[in-house]
Amino acid sequence: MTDHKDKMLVLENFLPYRLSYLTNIISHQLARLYTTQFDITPHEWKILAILNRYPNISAAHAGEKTAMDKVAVSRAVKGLSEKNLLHKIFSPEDKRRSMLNLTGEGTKLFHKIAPLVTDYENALLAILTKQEQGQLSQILDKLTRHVTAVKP
Amino acid sequence: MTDHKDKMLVLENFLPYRLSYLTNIISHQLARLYTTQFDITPHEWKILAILNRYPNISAAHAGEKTAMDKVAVSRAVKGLSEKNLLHKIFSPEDKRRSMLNLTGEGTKLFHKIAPLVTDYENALLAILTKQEQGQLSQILDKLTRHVTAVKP
DNA sequence: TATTTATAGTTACAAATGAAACTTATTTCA
DNA sequence: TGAAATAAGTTTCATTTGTAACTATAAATA
Repeated sequence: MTDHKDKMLVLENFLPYRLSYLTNIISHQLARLYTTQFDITPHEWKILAILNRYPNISAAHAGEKTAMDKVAVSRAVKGLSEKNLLHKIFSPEDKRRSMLNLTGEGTKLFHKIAPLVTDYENALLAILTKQEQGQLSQILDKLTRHVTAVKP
Repeated sequence: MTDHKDKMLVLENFLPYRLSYLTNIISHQLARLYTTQFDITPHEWKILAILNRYPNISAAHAGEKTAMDKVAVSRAVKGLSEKNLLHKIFSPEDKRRSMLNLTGEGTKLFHKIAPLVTDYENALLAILTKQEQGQLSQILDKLTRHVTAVKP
């Protein structure tokens, strides 16, 4: 007759906890793939990847695409630039807006790292059936849409 | 005839990225539920929750249960202790091992915060069908087991 | 038993992160 | 126009976090 409707909070079953537990491990393992071999931070890697995909975008735009805040982007850009992996100019039309592009070296580094991380992703996906892969994708979309919907 | 088998890495479709994007948002929203109203950090909240569930465990044990490293646990314990939310003694048998318990105040605070975070979880789950909830749970288990399996 | 190895927890220092203030450039609109 | 508001990006400072070194105790072993 104790704990009648106490709906005890059990960390191990708590969805946000389970998600963050898994995600933290994945992020660490993924980072280790390139931080050990190459002198590049996770933030820098994100910018490298997004600029390979979308050349010539601004820092703000890169931030949107990667969900990084502008300070993090600024620092990553600076780091990449100092390593000659990225070239930054400001737009002649709007001298506030940056135009970011990978250098040849930056592109080369991207193509060294990309297979490592896609291999890692494939190993993850291989754990799941095709069906589960689809389910996960759909569920992530649903949840992401929900949590990003602006709250009053 | 270009990019024949280039399996381009597209951040937006990349599972680890999608996971971390979602998880970061959830973690932030969740933290906001208690950090604004109560003077408690996310680490402290985890320890509070695990001690409510498993009273009298050691710091090391609490760390295992929460996937926090021992430094983070030590700091959270210190913080909670300074706020009189937690009581720490060392075991008489093994004077290295701590025995942690919530104080009455700590327990009271837990019961104030718990419904806020479970409500948040329920709102998340409500987005999914019962079926999807089961699928997600199973998928998280599979992936977590995989990534935590020791690698040579 | 004396020495070493291992364990629990803390402390200290360095690196990463986040929030706010700041600079420069552009837009708005009174 | 020109003052005020907005926007992009950077810098600064405080906080958080992570790694390594350290202390104290207990266990292993020679």
